[in-house]
Amino acid sequence: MTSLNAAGLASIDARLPMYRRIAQLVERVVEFGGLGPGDALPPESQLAADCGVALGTVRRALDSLREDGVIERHQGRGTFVRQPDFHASLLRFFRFGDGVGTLPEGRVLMVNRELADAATAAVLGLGTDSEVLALRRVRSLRGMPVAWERIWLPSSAFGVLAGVPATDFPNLLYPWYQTRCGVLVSRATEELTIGRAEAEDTDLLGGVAGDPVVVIERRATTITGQPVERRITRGLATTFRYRVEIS
Amino acid sequence: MTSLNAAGLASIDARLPMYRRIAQLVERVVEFGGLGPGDALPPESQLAADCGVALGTVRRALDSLREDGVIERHQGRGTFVRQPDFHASLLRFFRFGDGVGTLPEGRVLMVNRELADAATAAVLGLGTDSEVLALRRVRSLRGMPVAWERIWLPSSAFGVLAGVPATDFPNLLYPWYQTRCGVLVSRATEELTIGRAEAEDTDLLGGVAGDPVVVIERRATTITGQPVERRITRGLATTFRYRVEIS
DNA sequence: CAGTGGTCTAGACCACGGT
DNA sequence: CCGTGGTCTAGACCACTGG
Repeated sequence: MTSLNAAGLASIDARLPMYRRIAQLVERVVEFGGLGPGDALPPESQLAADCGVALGTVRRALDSLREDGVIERHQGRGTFVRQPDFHASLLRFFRFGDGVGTLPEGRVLMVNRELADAATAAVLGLGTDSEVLALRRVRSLRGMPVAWERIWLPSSAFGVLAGVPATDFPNLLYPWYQTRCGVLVSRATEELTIGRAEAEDTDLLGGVAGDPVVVIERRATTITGQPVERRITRGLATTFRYRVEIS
Repeated sequence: MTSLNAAGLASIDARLPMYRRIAQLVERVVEFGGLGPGDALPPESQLAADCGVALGTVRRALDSLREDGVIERHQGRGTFVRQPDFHASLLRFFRFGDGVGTLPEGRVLMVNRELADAATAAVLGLGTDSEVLALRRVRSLRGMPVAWERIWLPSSAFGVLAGVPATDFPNLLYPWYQTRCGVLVSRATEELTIGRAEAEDTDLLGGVAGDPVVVIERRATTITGQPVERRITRGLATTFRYRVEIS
């Protein structure tokens, strides 16, 4: 059991600077369920006392966690574990009419047990012949389908979901993963490429075969990088506009 | 003349926290030429003394500047103004063979004086009937053209370049803008959409009409947000793969 | 070796939120 | 009003770089 005090700190690589160790300790407590999204952390002063360090050191640790999107801080109220909202997700850049920046709603069509193909097994860190849960899902903005996706989850952690009818899957999956399976998705990488529409795309999204299609592959992990989900989303390219600030 | 001491600080909004004021002071000194890319800042201790603040306050200002990509810090060596490398630019995600992550080389084909169209005038913050410099450029990876672009610059600052033959334009334009015209490009926003190849695209890049095309519009500014350049890049979608980390 | 940035301490006072 | 996080100070010692 990891706790937010000097005892918990002892289990972390002592070569790291103290502020890194404290940040990592908080991450572990979140990963292993000691604290969940929305929960308040102890006040800085108490953290400093419990860990036996100065206030400034705790503040530095918390500042770095805020930059990483792990916590939120509110002057006068406290520090809270953040509900990851994946605000940077490429999926926010599908648009329909003026619906820019809003996440398309999801509706699950199908859920199956399967043997993982090689690519999925590699992404999820599974051995060959491992079983996975495979979902198929349509995402819509104001009722118009803009994308569809395939999702793979390791059966080991998500087997419980195999018996759930597709219509009972909620719009937001990640909070549900946490309450149903105790798995907190905190980070992900997404990769965007461009392809052309095939029969499955036009069936679900409209358009004609050969139209440009945006393909987004997401690999989601826990806060410490443990793979949790593989997802491939395909949407019509005309509904996509992505913006980035650089320096 | 802005200088890195208490006198320079006096000209900045006193309602800001001191560490913000110091960061802004450094930005001004960079923008107005007091320091350029590669130049060393004074040591933290001297900055603290000159500005009449504690070392920790200076460190906090410099840390925030480093996060914004304005400076680099090297333990034991010093703090230096960073040469912006636009490592997050979408242009890095064109690939040919295994050339992932490398910036395509650029060769200018044409340079012209023109009247700014409405969109360009708006982006550059110019009045109607303003003159701009218009460039056309091909970008290649290992000799293979992967994209081409149109570039617009306000004649007011860049008029000098009108007389330069296209073949004399260097591969990297931004350092050249600085030495030739005294304009330092520090930030930009880029917007990605997807279109289909027209005659101009296939002439320069190959492929056939109707192929998916990546369209990137860049708006580049100085460190303080003054618009400097508008650029539209078009490349074949098959050579494009973009990756992002989210949380 | 001298000088730089990196880490850490132990305080102080201020701004804000909720009771 | 009290408790929270936000800003700032004035030191200390360490780790790294370069001559």
